[in-house]
Amino acid sequence: MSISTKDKLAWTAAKLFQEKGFDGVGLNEILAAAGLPKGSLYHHFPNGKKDLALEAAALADREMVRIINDAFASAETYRHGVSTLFHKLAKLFELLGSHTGCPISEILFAGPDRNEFRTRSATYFNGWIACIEGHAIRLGETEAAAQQQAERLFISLQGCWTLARANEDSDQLRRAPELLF
Amino acid sequence: MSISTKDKLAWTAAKLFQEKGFDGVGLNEILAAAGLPKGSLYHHFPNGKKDLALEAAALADREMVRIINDAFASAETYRHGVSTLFHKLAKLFELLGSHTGCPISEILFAGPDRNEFRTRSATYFNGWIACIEGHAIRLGETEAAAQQQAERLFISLQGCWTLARANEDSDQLRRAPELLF
Amino acid sequence: MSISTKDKLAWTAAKLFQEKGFDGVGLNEILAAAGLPKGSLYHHFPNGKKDLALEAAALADREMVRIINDAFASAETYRHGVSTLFHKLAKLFELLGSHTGCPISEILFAGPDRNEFRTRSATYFNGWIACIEGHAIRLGETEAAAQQQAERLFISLQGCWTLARANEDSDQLRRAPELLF
Amino acid sequence: MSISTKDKLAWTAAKLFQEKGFDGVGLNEILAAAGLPKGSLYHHFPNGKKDLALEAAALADREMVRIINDAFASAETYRHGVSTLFHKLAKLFELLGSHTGCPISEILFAGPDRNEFRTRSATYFNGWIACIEGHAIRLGETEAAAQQQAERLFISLQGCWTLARANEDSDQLRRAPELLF
DNA sequence: AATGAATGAGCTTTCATTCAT
DNA sequence: AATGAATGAAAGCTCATTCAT
Repeated sequence: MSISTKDKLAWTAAKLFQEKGFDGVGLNEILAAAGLPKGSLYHHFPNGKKDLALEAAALADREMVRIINDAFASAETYRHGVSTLFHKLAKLFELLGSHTGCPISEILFAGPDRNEFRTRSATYFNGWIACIEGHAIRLGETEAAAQQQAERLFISLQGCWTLARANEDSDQLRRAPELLF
Repeated sequence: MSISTKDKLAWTAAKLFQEKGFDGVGLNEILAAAGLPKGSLYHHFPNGKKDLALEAAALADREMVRIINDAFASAETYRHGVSTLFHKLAKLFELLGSHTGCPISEILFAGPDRNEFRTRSATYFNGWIACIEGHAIRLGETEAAAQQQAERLFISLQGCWTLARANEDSDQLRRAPELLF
Repeated sequence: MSISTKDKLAWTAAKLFQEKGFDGVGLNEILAAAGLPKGSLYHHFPNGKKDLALEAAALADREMVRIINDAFASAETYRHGVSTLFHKLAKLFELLGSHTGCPISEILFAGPDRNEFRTRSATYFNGWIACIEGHAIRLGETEAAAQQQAERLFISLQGCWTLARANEDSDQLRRAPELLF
Repeated sequence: MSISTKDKLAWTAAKLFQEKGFDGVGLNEILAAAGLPKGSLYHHFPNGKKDLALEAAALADREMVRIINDAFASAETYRHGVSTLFHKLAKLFELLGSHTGCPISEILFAGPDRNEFRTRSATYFNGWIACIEGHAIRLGETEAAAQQQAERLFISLQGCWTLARANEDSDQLRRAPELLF
């Protein structure tokens, strides 16, 4: 079973947006990278670039939630989960090329409908935090502590990613657990 | 003595780039916001948008260093300086409009000369860290601890700002000291 | 069946380039003359003005070869062919407006890729000479003489056209056979 | 005694126009090549590019007349003068870089006042022919023959130069005497 | 569902020229 | 006489989108 045209478009878009931002990538570039003809976008994404961006962001969100769950699923302590997560992200960062950014930020902090996009970024980010919080509770933290720890992890993750990107150095992510937790 | 045309351009550009990113702002928009005619850009910035962006980033960097120094100048302990800094940034964030991003990231993680731009972002970011480190040492931290603390502060600052932006809530920055330090 | 958009563009461009040279004609002017909207160029000529110029030059080359062949096809002697050719060119010169130049020179001695363009002009010019040479041989000249005669004809043709253009006088072309052959 | 600013401008312009044509060279490029500041053009050439082009063409015309006179001054026969002239031009062509064109054509077949420019090109070209004619008569040709020979030489010269330019081969000029005379 | 053509607004940049000093 | 600043029209080109088939 081959990947659908729609998915191919969304994945290609996600990758490119992550590298250059929503406004830094043109539809032509996406179509070319996906190897699809010019007219084939508006069938799958009637509202054009906006829809494509939202779908790409949704994809990236699901991927991120999956990574978080993977990291904590096999963890015996919260601290272990944190460590695993950062190492997974460091690998992902290297795989994507060490100049990529957070897909959600790169896509949803721009765009023509700024408010709608930003609101969605908050939804995704808070979803990640809630997800982490769940794992923290499961691993024995109190509710109050779990909430704080989750937010703290999200913040560290974003900040480290930014520094890793500037320095093009995935170790910024690997060193995070001992630096911040 | 009035502000020079070149400075007016750079400041206007810095503000707009911070809101919408390098690729999200057109030169027309910048010129219009600065109240300047179309032709007046390339006299002061011969390489056009690129030069303008670099100058805007330099401006933003100097401003940030100034804010850091201000925050720590009157602090009795490192922890006090951290607290003051986050409160200053929260106010700045509100002043700029709660949807703006880090000017360095927004400008220097994009652009036509990706590598050159990114390298410069590293220089600025590491400059901030070094600046914080200096204050930490001055306020009694050991060198090893100071270096870690400074990096930790930078990471927190970037991460909090991102979350504040998504939620359009400057309190994310105000709550950072107790959450992370 | 109507002429294609691509052909219309190329023909219009050829005509205008011939009058004002590659750098003397803007794309707006070509589009307007062809009665086409602004965006319709890059679909057919992805590399823009460069591609359009190369296509226009190719068109002009084919036209010139056709004229040469026509002139010599019905000629009983080489000398007759020469005479017919100059008369045909004089008429063409009048038809185009007596201020036009050699399309190949006007297009291919300029342009952003100077070397590539100039190389192509050599190909076309030497093609004309080879074409004339073939007719000369067919009409009884020895190979050595034919080669010289062909080059001589090309040179005369270019020189006369230049003088005709300066004086805006097609008779410069009509008088060439007796003056030079 | 150093060359005047005005002359430096005109010579620089002549050289650049010859390479890229009137419309292919911008005033900025000329000023930069001449090492002169931006504002210094309109003092010497109140009508701007037009005046500069006319002066450059006048310069080139005088230079060409000088070369013709030099070639024939020491010639014992008209045929010798022709040969010397072509060899001088071949050297000049190499010196200028084998991609330059006739300065008069390159400057005066373009420009905003097309008619005025073209008329002047005719004046210059016919001046060259008259000049050659004078030498032909002095060297023993009849008046009728001299007029024809002069025009023939001019035509050959223009045609050969064009072919030499396309092939980037100064030998096209050197071979002209035996080919055409 | 799919697609090459068409579209015009907008992009960054360069242009020749004018102005104020 | 000399010059850096200013100017807006126009340059070539890319954009996201719509259309006709």
